[in-house]
Amino acid sequence: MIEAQLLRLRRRDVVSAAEEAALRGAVREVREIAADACLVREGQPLKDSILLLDGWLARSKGLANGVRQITALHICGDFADLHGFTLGYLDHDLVTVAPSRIALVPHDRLQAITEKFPHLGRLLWFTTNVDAATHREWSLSLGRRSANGRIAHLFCELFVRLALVERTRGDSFDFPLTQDEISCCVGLTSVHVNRTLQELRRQGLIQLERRELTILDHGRLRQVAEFDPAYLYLEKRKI
Amino acid sequence: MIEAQLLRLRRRDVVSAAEEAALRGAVREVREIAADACLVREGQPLKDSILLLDGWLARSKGLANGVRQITALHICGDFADLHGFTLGYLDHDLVTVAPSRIALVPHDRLQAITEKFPHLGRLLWFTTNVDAATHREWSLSLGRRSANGRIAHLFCELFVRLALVERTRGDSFDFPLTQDEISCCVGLTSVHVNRTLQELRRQGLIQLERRELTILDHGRLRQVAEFDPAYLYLEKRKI
DNA sequence: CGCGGTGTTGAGACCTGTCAAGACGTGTGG
DNA sequence: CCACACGTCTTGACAGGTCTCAACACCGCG
Repeated sequence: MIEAQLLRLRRRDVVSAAEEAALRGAVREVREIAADACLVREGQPLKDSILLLDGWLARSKGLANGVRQITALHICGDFADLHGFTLGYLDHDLVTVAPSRIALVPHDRLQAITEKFPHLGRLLWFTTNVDAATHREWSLSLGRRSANGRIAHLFCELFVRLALVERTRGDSFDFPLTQDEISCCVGLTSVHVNRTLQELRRQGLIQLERRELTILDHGRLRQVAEFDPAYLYLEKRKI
Repeated sequence: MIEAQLLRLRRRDVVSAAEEAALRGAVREVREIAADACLVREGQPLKDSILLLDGWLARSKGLANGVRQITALHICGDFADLHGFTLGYLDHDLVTVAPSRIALVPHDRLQAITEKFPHLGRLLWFTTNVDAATHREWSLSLGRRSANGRIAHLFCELFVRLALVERTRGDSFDFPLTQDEISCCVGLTSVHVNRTLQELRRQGLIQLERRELTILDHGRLRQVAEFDPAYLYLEKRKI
């Protein structure tokens, strides 16, 4: 059930049988959620964190004029609002961008993990730090990359992350986001995203139709994006 | 010595005498560093984390064409690269933007804290999560706020954070960044930052000269910025 | 006193946004 | 099965914010 999460953790460090049991035992409940639902609203007091078993979630922040910015995307295996454990409430909405299956993990069980399984606690801390590193890479995109680069970079990142949890098929993967949602990730308008996608297609870098994305030329796409997966911290380590 | 860090933690939660002693005992060495030095280079393996006792640091990422993006600013009391503890290396450079005094905290002593003082460990985890929340707010700026809004928001944030560690004088504080460095924070060019600053001055919102920033009208500056300090998690809590 | 970094200003180019309309496609109800 | 409606994608014309390039002013410091 939480196999993808374990897969992700075990790519980075050893997870003992006892730690695995603690993590499995921490799940309180599993739920299915439709697309375009709001799981957690900004500021709402929290007692659980959400582990994404399948589907896509987004962290979304808005401005008064209604314009939104997606600050992170979550895929299967991600602990979508683990930071809510120490923060107590979120500074963003947590919404589904595709039908999803989630597991609820009570904060008191997370606290128990930090007390009884400090190594597992550090590993969870590590994952929130990777989230932050990803935020920084997105900041670099938003602040300095061209429209082409931003979208190319998003696609490169998602390919690597999905491959990590075995959700790619060759050079393709399911990609549920509308062009409007992409625009909220990369800080552009949907009209400009549309034109940029056409440009990437024209250059033979990607194919995107019927919610399936295919990367036709990884090398050149990474070049356009200046993509370097170091910020995803994929190596084995001892935390 | 680490008084500012303790001040910051105690505004959020109780820190026991034993925890305070553990934190003080974790410092290995104190150093003075000049401005515009590189403390940690991207990718460099780390054995210590840096606690900023005084001065200003920046997390800086670059693209191939030399353009840079500052993804975070650190002031006195900040644990500038605490995330390096679980990550092992940084995805960005850590540089001084003003003369600074830093304390080095070995990672093995941080690990010991997570084992012997789990509550203090969670509190440190909390601070990295606030860093991440700040990244998200910057993403919102970079992606969706106007030039005026971005710079106004930066000033509002810094005022609140500096006030927390008692580094403001009335409505003023020392602000060492050049316009070029501001431009690297807000994802604009220094020319445009110059024009935007003039606009903010013309509107009577701020004064900025001789490296001192004065906020002349907090209400209107916050309005321009759409600033809401909730993302800084300033309330008392029990972690 | 001169130098280098920083701040300021102007003109023009360019990227991205805005507004608006129409095409496409898929699901629903008649 | 068809008609319709709604969301999404696409396209065009134009506006506007930001960038680029360049020159000059200012100022602290050696």
